[in-house]
Amino acid sequence: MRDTDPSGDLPLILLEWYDVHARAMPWRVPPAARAAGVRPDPYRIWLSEVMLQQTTVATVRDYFQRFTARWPTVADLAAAADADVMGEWAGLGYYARARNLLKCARAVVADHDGHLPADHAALLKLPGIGPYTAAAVSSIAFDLPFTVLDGNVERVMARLYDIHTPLPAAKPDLMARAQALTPTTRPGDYAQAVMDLGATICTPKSPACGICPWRDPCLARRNGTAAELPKKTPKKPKPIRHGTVYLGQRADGAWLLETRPDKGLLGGMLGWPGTDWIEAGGPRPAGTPPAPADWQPLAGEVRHTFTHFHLMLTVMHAPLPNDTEPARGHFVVRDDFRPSDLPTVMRKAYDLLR
DNA sequence: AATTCGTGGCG
DNA sequence: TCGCCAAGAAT
Repeated sequence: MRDTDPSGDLPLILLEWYDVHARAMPWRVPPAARAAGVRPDPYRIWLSEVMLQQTTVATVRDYFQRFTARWPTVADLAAAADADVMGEWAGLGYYARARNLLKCARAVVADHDGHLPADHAALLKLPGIGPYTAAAVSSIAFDLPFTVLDGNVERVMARLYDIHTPLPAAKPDLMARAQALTPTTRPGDYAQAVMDLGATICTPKSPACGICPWRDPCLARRNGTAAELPKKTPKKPKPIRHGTVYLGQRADGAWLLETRPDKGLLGGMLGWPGTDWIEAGGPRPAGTPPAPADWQPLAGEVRHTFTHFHLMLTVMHAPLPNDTEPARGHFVVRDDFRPSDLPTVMRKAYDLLR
């Protein structure tokens, strides 16, 4: 608890640092404006938090601007076509987030009168909102005293208390430390302040301890262990998988594409028809093209790395007759085809052809 | 509880 | 070139 903290009022020290050094973001209300009574839009906070899951602020900015320009409210997003939302999300990764985003928007309209509930338990029940996002929306959007525990906070707590237990085993301990520090005044600003500290000062490599507002109480700095924390359990090596995709174009310019099933890798996204992606060594599945044609391999290969495997993709190309009846997929007419609707690996295959 | 799920930037 | 890392959730 804070009354056993020998180093003074840590939350207050951090809030005073945040008042000066808060990063500006399109969804964020700066601390001075917040103090003057301006409240953040819960829709924008929720949307930004979902986009920011495992994704950098720099990457999220443009996606956030496009989403909010196209769908300014939860109700607008709930009314959107699935394909439009998936296309707008293309390139951002972790596509289950986009599917759950739509489910969540529709649930908010159906069950919460079109407003994100100012209720931590109710937020947790919504699709795509887990422990972190529920706490982030509760604190940042509604200024409720919930504790966010993201990668930044884990790192800051591990260093502040010099905790050497590797992640993820250390999470309960780190959460308890973070909760003990969370103030009941300005919890929203405090949540953003800890994450800003982790993102700008208490960084993974070469932390800027000399200018850290918590440099005096930080045990890892005192012990010289800051740069090696938090410890993490080693990761497994990524296997290499191989596959083939088929880029077919009709004489009228239409492309043969398919919408991938909602479950699994790139679920719900537009992509080129192709084989399964499997590790070399076993029997390669016979490449079954989506339509009979004079398929020719393109020079070069697409190399792409997913979270848990490397992919080597062979790209086949063929012109198709205008009366082609594909065994798989559907044609997208030339004017409706935007490469930016494709997930990155599929766009790479298209780029190989251009 | 361990896996699955993207992508781009960085050293 | 390559592993690490980024405001995690779902199963």
